[in-house]
Amino acid sequence: MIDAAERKEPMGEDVSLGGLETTVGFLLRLAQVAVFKDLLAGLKPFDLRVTDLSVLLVIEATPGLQQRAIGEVLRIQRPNLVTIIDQLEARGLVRRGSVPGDRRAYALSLTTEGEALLQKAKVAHDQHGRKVLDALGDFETERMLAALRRIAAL
Amino acid sequence: MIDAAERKEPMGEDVSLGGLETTVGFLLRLAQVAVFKDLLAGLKPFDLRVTDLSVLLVIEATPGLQQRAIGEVLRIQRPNLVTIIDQLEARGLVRRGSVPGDRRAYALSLTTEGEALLQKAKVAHDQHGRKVLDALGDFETERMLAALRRIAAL
DNA sequence: CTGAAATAATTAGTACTCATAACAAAATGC
DNA sequence: GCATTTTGTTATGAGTACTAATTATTTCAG
Repeated sequence: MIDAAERKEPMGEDVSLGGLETTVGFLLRLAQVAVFKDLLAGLKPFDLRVTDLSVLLVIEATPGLQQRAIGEVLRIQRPNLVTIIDQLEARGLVRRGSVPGDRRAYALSLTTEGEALLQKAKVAHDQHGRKVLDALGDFETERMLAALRRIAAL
Repeated sequence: MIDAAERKEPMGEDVSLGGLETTVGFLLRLAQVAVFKDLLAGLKPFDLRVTDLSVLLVIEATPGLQQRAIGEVLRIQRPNLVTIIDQLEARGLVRRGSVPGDRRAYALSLTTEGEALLQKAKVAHDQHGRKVLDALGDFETERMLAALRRIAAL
């Protein structure tokens, strides 16, 4: 009758993960899900998904960019980027301008409205970023970023 | 005409990420995708997805477990777990036994075949794990795991 | 300069993951 | 005994990501 108490809280915490708990990949997934969920919640007031924000940030950093270039740095497939830009354009946040020498490509830039929204979204993004860094504890972040980069390159 | 050379390799590497490159979340996503892709490739010979392996590992570690408990530790929704177990059971890797005191629940365990396959898959898993740890550099891993746990808890 | 190959964006269709709601059968608890 | 909870299930939808094929344009070889 020693372990009869287990039935009330049915193996709540003491279920073994079979070694998974000391695995980088498993914790990497949990951490990534948590981070994205937190950021998504912070971006809700602006009706932006995480991907939308990253696209806006890249366009702001390098205006006149073509869709292909964005897809490259953010690792988004070209077809998928089309609908993302479609939506941002429909909301008047992004403009598909023309590239001087190439009539196929679009030169992407933020509209005034897009710029304004991005500035507000950035505040939420920074706030979220600080929350993550707090969880890390300052000194770790540099090594953490370097480590993640090495893993991402695998 | 100074930057005419850019047209040949159109902004290949010098596109700014707008601060994203120093962001934990962004690198976390890249790292997680890379890790899962690598592990998935390693598991291909066994026709197992990453989730399948984790389920098998948990069942092996704690046989007699119920589906709900597995979903809890692995953060898989109950409805989604049903089809996963369905498939593993159909392949003869997992057995849905009966729980003594409860006629609703299933006591999950590995079949001999499932145990055999898991042992082989574990080799691939370990191999993949070493590759990840190599990218990390030994001393980092402990802090890395701790850091990821804190982030995952957010 | 003309035809072949390459490129930018797009369209369409597909697959996979993840989440929610509703349900039946069995167990629990007052 | 009857209301409530729990386990597994079904059905279904949202979201993301991937592939193949198409159009318009540009580049390049001869």
